[in-house]
Amino acid sequence: MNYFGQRLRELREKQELLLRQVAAHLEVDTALMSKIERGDRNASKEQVVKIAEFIHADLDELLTLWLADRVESAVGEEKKLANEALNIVKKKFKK
Amino acid sequence: MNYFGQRLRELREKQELLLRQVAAHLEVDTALMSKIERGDRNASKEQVVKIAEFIHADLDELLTLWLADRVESAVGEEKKLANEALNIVKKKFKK
DNA sequence: CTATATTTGACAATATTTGACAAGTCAAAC
DNA sequence: GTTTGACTTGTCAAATATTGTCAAATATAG
Repeated sequence: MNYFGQRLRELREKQELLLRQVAAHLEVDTALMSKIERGDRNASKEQVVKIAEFIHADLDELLTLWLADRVESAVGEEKKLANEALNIVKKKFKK
Repeated sequence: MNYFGQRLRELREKQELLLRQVAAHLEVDTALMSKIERGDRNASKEQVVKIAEFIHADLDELLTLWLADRVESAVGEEKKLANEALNIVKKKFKK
C-alpha cells in the first residue's frame, strides 16, 4: 500500500474514470497504471503532473503523497532508526 | 555534503586512521572510501556495519546518519513539499 | 623534491527500473 | 454457461542507474 496510489484510485473512482482513460492520457499501458495505483510501481514526477491535470486534482497534494512514498521506501526496513533520521532531515528543511 | 560521510571522517581522523586502512577492512578501493566520505557515493548498509566495527563507533549512530542521507536524497529537489511529506511518514512510524 | 594520502574522471560490470505484452481473474450482462 | 469489460499479474527486453576499479591528478607532509 502507498499513499499516492491509494488517493489516486479514490479520486479516479469518484469521477468514474477508467484506468484505461488515465493511462491513455499518460500514453502508457493500462497494466502500468494498475501497478501504479496499487503501489507495485512508482510514478515519475512527470506522470504525477499529468495525472493531476487529467483528473483535476490538486498537484501539490498528489506530489506530497508521492514524495511520502519515496521517503518511506528510502527508510525501508530501518524502522527502529527511522524516527530519529526523519527528525534530522526535517530540521534541515526548517529553513 | 552528507551526514554519514562527514561524521565518519571526523571519527576516522580522530583515530589517525587512513582511508586505505578502512578501505582494506571493507575490501574496497581507497577511491571508493574517499567518495563515500565525501558523499559522492552511498555506502551500503553492510559497509556501514563494517566501518562502525572497524572504527569502534556506535553502529546505531552511524546507521541513523546514513539513513538520514537516504531520506534526504529521496526528497531530492522537492523542498517545498518535503516538510509535509516527512510529517506523513513520521506519523506512520509513531507506532 | 620525494613520498604518501586523497581526490577525480572514465570505464566495464552489474543491478535496478521501465514499460509493453500476454495471459489471468473477476463480476455483471447476456 | 459464455461473452464482455475492467483490472491484475508475470515475464521480458531495453533503458538507466549504481557499483567498484583503475589511472591520472592533486594535495599534504617531511
